[in-house]
Amino acid sequence: MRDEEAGLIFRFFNEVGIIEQLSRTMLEARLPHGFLASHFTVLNHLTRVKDGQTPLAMARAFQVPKTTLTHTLAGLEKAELIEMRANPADGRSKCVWLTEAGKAFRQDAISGLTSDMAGIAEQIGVERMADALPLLTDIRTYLDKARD
Amino acid sequence: MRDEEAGLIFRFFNEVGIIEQLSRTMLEARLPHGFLASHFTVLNHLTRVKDGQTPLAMARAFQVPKTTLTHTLAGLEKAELIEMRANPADGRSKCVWLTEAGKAFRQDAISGLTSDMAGIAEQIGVERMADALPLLTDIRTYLDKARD
DNA sequence: TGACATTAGTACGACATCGCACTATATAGT
DNA sequence: ACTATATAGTGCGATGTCGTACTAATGTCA
Repeated sequence: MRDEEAGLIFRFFNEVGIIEQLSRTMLEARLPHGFLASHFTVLNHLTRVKDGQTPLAMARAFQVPKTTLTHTLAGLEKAELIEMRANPADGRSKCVWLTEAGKAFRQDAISGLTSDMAGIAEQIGVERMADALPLLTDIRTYLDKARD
Repeated sequence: MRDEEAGLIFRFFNEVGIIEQLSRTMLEARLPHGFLASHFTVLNHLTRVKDGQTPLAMARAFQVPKTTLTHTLAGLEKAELIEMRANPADGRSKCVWLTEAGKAFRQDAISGLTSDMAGIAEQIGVERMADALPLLTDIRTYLDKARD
């Protein structure tokens, strides 16, 4: 493969890394003190996808080690934004449920982000991002499969 | 702004976050034990852009706190992949220079990554990534300016 | 020039991430 | 049913990240 192509792929992932950092900082600025993007991500996932998932299923969805998720969930449970219940279908496992406070927490965070989102929509254009989304999904899917 | 648009922007940054995680893991699998993506990123930047930059300039380029970079540079210096010298133009500051070992380290890492890159190029297509790169750069630039 | 504000880098502490090892439960093979 | 293997979750330790506070050097403005 040509150096030019390799360099382009490098720059692509480089930009992705910086955007991840900046967008995470932007999100965390809208969260109450002591909460991180990882907490929001869990609440958002439980809302968007479904309640009652197991920690391991979520760890796979986020591509993080399960020990990392244990820690994140402990923080959310302590703040009473989620509840951990036994999994009736598997004694080893647990299910994670949102509390009312957890739902409200997520909604508040999203409300606080609307001005940020509006700025992005105006300056970048939602359509351009929508056009690029399938590419990102393809790359994510490929990288996920490639890691054996 | 419509919920649909906000949701799309959310999904965009969500994919970016997961890709960052997966690509970092892929890179770190190709580095000698004990070295992280942050180390490679510094060596790569010094090679691609220029030697002799100050730590602060690099922290800004990567959008990380300067304390984080201090730690990363300490690791690289201990491994003798970089040299820190006084900045003749500013007594408070230092300049970071690659050593021969540092240049070789980077080249080895890149060599190890070629098969990964080839897989991406084949499965995703370099052209699609090239087409999306300007969008990523625009988003990165906007987020950088928006954080005041 | 002198007083004050600003900036580069670092020491330190708090905490998030993550690998390893362990327990409890479930599954497979006989 | 019994044994061996695999899986879900967690405790613990190591280390990376980053905020705060500090020192040294520079810039500013009267």
